[in-house]
Amino acid sequence: MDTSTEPKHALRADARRNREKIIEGARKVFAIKGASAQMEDVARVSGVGVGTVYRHFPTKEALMTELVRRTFASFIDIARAALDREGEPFDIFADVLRSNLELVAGDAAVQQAIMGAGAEVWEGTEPERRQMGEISSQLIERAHAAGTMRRDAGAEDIPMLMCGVCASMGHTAKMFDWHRHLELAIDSLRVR
Amino acid sequence: MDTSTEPKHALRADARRNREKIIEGARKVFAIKGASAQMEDVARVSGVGVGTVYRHFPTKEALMTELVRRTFASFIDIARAALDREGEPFDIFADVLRSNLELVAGDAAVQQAIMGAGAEVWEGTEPERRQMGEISSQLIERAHAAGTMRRDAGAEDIPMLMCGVCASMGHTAKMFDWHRHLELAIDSLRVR
DNA sequence: TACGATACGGAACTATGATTCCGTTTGTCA
DNA sequence: TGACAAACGGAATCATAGTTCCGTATCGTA
Repeated sequence: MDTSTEPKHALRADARRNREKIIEGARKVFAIKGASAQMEDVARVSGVGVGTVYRHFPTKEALMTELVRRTFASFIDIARAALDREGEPFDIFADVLRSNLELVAGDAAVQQAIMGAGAEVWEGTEPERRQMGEISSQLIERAHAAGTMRRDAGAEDIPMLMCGVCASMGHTAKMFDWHRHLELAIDSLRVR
Repeated sequence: MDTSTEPKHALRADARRNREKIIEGARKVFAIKGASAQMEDVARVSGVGVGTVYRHFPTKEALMTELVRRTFASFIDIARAALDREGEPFDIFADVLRSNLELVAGDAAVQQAIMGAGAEVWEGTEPERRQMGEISSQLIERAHAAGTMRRDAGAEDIPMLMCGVCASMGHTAKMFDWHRHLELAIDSLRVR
């Protein structure tokens, strides 16, 4: 499933190639510097001029939105795959969280997006977030049925807890162990 | 206890008055807009000119550091008061967390500081954070002795969990309930 | 009150970084 | 292969916001 914003008309071969180079380059740059990365950097790392970046993405925000959208799409893939898995429902759900956050760990821009920095990126990824929420709900429902997840825990808690763990990842001082934070968050969802 | 950076020589009466006005004004402005507040705004709200703001604080970062330092000092006061309180140690500790975060809830700049945005503010408040850590340790030790806090929980988990709750507070979309996040975090520290 | 030291205000300066513009180059198609 | 649309590069532009500067005003003291 691909919800990305494709250009209206067919792209020329070089343009298609450049578009990919830009997305790859932008991923690298934004992953390291987060939203404070500069468009000049994106252009340099991608091996194109700034003008070319702007030909493909009207604003920096639009470019970031596309990148985040793709990562959120991966979340969905991971969660969907978990729906078919056999095993203890709570553990399956916890593993989805672990996989998704592992994916986020190397990408400062995605961390910031999850933390809700930048209204445009947040709103621009609404469809992906909604879908992710639906799948979460199913996985959580199973854990409730199994009696292994605390009664009052719901799908709406998940983005909030992920947001918290992302904050630990992004902390300037490298003093926080986000794996630890995540395990505490998971434990807080267990039935007591 | 006041660790603040006082000016070296005695201030003239008007200067002393302005210094207070600036700190009050800056608190309001940074509380609402966080680090992205502008020095011009601070000056206007404080009722002084920008030049005057810079006479008292050499940089925006320095001003923010002073504000955050003061809030952290309040944390310490609250925690210290808890040392003398009678009752179940875990609950006493949890209440310190609740009080401190309530204090933070209205102040975006402090939230960002706890989340480690801005290296200078982080480093500039090291003494306060260390002190807070020491008092935390004592409260936690008591809860361990009482057997109500999980064995592997330590003082180093606290700033991390607070950081997570602050991320919920600061989220663009008002969709997260930080009180809920905090209670989950507290529960994750309870002995199982 | 008069004077020198302090402090004030805010216009001007500067740096940074997003975005635009346009002359040049390249792909596509007849 | 020639023509033209599509795409490119990057210098120039524009906006924002932190910081500096300096002429003026005020405080404290003799």
